[in-house]
Amino acid sequence: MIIYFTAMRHKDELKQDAIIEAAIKLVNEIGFAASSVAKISKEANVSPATLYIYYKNKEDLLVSTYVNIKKKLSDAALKDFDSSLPIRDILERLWHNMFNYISLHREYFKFAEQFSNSPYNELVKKEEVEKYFEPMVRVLKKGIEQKIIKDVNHDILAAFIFYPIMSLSNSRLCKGFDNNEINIDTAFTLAWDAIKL
Amino acid sequence: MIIYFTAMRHKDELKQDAIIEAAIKLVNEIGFAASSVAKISKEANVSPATLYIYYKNKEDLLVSTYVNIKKKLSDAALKDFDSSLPIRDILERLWHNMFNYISLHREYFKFAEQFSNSPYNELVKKEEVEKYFEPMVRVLKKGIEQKIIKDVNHDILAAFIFYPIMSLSNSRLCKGFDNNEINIDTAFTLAWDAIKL
Amino acid sequence: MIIYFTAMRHKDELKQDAIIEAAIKLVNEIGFAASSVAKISKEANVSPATLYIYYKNKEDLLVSTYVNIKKKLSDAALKDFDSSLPIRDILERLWHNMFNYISLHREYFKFAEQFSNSPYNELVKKEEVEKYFEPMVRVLKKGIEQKIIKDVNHDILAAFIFYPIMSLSNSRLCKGFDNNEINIDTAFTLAWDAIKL
Amino acid sequence: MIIYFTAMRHKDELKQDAIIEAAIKLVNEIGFAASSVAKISKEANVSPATLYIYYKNKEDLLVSTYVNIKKKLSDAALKDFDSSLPIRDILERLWHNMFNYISLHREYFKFAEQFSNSPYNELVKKEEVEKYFEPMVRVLKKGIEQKIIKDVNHDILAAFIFYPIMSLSNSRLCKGFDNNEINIDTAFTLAWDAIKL
DNA sequence: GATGAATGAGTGTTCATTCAT
DNA sequence: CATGAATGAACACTCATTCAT
Repeated sequence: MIIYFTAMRHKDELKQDAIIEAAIKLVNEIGFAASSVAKISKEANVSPATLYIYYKNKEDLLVSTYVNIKKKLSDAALKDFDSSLPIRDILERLWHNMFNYISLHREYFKFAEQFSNSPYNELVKKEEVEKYFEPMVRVLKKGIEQKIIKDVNHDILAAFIFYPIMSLSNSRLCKGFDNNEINIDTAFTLAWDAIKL
Repeated sequence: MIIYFTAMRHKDELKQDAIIEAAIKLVNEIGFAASSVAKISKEANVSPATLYIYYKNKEDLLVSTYVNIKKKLSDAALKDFDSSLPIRDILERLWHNMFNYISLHREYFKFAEQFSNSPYNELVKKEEVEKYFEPMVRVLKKGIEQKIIKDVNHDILAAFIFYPIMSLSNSRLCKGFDNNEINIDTAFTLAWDAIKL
Repeated sequence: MIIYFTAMRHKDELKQDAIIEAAIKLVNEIGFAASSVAKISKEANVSPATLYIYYKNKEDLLVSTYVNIKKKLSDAALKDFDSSLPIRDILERLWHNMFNYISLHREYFKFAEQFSNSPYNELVKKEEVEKYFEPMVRVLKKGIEQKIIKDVNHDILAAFIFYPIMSLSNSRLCKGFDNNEINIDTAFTLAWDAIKL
Repeated sequence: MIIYFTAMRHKDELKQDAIIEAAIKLVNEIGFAASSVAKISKEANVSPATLYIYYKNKEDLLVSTYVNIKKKLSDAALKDFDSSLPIRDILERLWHNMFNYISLHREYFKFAEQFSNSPYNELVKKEEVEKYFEPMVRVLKKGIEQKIIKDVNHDILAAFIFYPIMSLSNSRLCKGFDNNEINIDTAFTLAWDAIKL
């Protein structure tokens, strides 16, 4: 039987968090290639060796960080999820939640973008991430059944209802897009027009 | 036409091409971070030193390759560009051209995705790339003036008329999307519904 | 005394010494230009990476080594320094001490000669080296005040009382000079005749 | 039979000179180690390959340059050499000639200092250089025979009559020494006092 | 658990030299 | 004679990881 003293557990998690935050910060600032274990551990104020207590290796750290971010994003998106609302309202709420979360955590999102466009992405167990977004998929399916949403391939729907969020949130791509409520509303209108029957 | 007045060996375009292709191939297979100069030059069957005859450094090689790809993509998109056609037809043709080009040159596109999500992207002179896509921007503007297209921020329009192409072409993201004519047509319908008034 | 509060491996002074000795040996044998980090670390039986634990970079290693040698030389020269002796005796003792030290540590001296004639020399903080030789400067000044030594520019005096030691000790230059007591005495007579009033 | 048209010969020598001057300049500015063939040839405005027409290899270039400089220095020193003058006057004239030449050609001298303190120096055929300084040696010998100069080892005499010139001319060592006629005269007095009987 | 020392293998880049023209 | 292209080997330096403490 293992007994954790609160203080110890606390300390551990602080360190683990520090490492993750350091990784995200560095990847965003200097990129994947340049973010070495030495630099990450220095940024987190721990020894390189310490990093290997919490993660099997560098790959493990990066993949964990990514999954972590994805989970947080889905949590935020599904906050106040209410399947009894009209489909459009559900999606609008999701849309706003995601925008809010992303704009509050740009650095998480930038990391995820880099990660998901690198071969590291192949190392993520797909189901583990997809399960977080399961409820959204179900909404779309219901919409199709109710003849409210176009009956087209799921990826196509996603490309118009979720992916534009990424695109618009990406400051690299959209320097001219001001991330305010009105613009976000406007954008949702387009998204809805795209998928609605 | 190049005229050499003095005797010397000429730069070998085959070699330069081999280096670019090697870079693209490797970045796609093992990722940006792992694509070292040594590996790229080995893949291209040249000495690492040779690479530095054609490019100032690694960064220069990668940026050049990216700009090159972007140019080719815009050339392909604007093939048969005819501003006298109806707006919808112009965009539909652009849409198909881009899909065709991307599906024929997945490697180019995958490279570009990785590149544009890495810090290397900041090194690209934005105007140099944007000028290629100038004609498309003008079409959208005309559509707005003619009250055919919604009068919203340009970035929002782009997020629904261009960015979904990227998303749908990205096999990492859309494993379930079959890149055939029918699907592409369907997707365009959604895009058009999104932006049309 | 160093107290370590946390568990860790200590820096190994033996290793640091081995690196310095290897650098000196190699610079003497194959010259500054050819003494690469790889060769130095191999000679010292450590990994090239280890060298960078002890020194910021190659330059740091070489400069540190040089300053180190200069310090040792001045320590040796000033051994038994007694300002109450007659000026001539003080200088004679300095002269002998330096000759003795140099002839016992030819490698150090040869390294210093190469170093001080290379652009690396500009990287040495001048005061750091000059402070070691401060007492000798004071002796010359006192000699001038007492009308025992010619009242001429300090550099000129140094060129006759210190620099000939370098010249005579340099086996490259003086293959015919046997470094024995009689010769050293003789040489000092000339030095003294040069500077005395 | 080979016929050289004047123009051709001229051109050759210009190039050869340009290479030597470039080598000297670069060695002085960035040091022996950093002076690569590529940089030297670029500085001389020729192709790296051209350098190998005039010199067997890099070593050959550097050694030739050094011997060249030494020859020029001895030519300058022995200008107006008149063995019928009193010994002191001969040496004084030599002394002034050398100082003048060195102060007019600091860069040659700096190169020579670096070179002679590097292992490259071993590659110089000693006789080739020493023969240039033969007349000076003969003067010293005559002085000893005539009981004007101390009868001590030749290297010791050289260390006081020639080497101080190097020391005083070396701006790295003697920042406080102003290279004017009065100072040079003063310095010669010390040199003469050192060696005279 | 946590550390800084230690490292072989690798990084991007430049080297001295040769080659075809 | 003169060139710029071409290169394997070397350069200074950093990497991800392991080790003893």
